[in-house]
Amino acid sequence: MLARTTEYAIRALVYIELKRLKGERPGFREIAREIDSPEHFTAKIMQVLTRHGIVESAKGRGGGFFFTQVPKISVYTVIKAMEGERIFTKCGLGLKDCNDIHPCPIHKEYAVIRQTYLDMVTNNTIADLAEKINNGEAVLSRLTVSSG
Amino acid sequence: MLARTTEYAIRALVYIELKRLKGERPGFREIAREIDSPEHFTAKIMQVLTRHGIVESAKGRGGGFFFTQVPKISVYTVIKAMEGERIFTKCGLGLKDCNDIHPCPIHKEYAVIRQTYLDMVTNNTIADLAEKINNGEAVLSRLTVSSG
DNA sequence: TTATAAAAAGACCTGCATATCCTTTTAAAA
DNA sequence: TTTTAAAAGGATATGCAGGTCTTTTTATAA
Repeated sequence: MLARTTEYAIRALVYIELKRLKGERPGFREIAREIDSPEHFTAKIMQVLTRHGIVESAKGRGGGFFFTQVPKISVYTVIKAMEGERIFTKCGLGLKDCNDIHPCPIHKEYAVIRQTYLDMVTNNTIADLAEKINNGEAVLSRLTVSSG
Repeated sequence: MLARTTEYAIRALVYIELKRLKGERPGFREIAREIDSPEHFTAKIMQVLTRHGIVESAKGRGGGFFFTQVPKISVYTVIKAMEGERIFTKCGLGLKDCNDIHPCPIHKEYAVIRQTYLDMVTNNTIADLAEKINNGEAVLSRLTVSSG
């Protein structure tokens, strides 16, 4: 569904929020280690997220990546920033001009599935995902609520 | 969602079924033209489908691709043949070991979406898709029920 | 029995997502 | 005021999905 880059981005942001709750600012090396992503590639992804204003960064000693407030940003916003919104509009069979008037044979059913996914990523914020982890309801790679 | 290759494959098979209903056997050039896919690449895809026994082929004059019976093969089977079933098991955030015991923060919601999709492709056969087109309920690229 | 028309096969090309490495800039601590 | 630690930036590498081209095999029709 999502590009790998986007998956890394979401996981990184959730990790940063978990650290914010502890008053810490992780760097890209720590993030990469904890969310199980390639170090340098993660640095690149953080640059993109920072340029989009999705997360803040500080250079130099004591620097790192951080949120200044609770990140109420939706997962959808992150997806849009990383890879655009084509996955939310694309035809299920790849037709160029599939629409309600000229639907492909799976148009309706696929539209429902896509909308459900869109709803999920729209209604879930990075803070929401982090909260589930803090509650012990979910995990994020090697990072569990107990391991931090 | 699907790899482009898989989209071409499904469209090609639906087209072949539409032609079977008229007693014809299209070649890869015709298929490519009608489903709007790259000619030579389509030939490669047809080779894969033939090797999997999903469709039959005949070499030489009067040859082409065809079904000997109504293709009751599910879209799921085609997907599995073309790209495997990873899309039906993969974690929504790319975690390696996401499961019901150690779920990622979107595990449950994503599982529902994935299952709905799996149901759809399992319950729909190539013949079903072709029928919708013959009924005028759907289209397949430039091929409509009226244009053929 | 040869010409023609088709799929099969194999080698190759291309662009992009993914990934790495090195240098530069910036900031803080010593 | 120098050292250290961090992100930013830029150049480059890599793997794979997607795509092309040419030759070979096979079948049919003339």
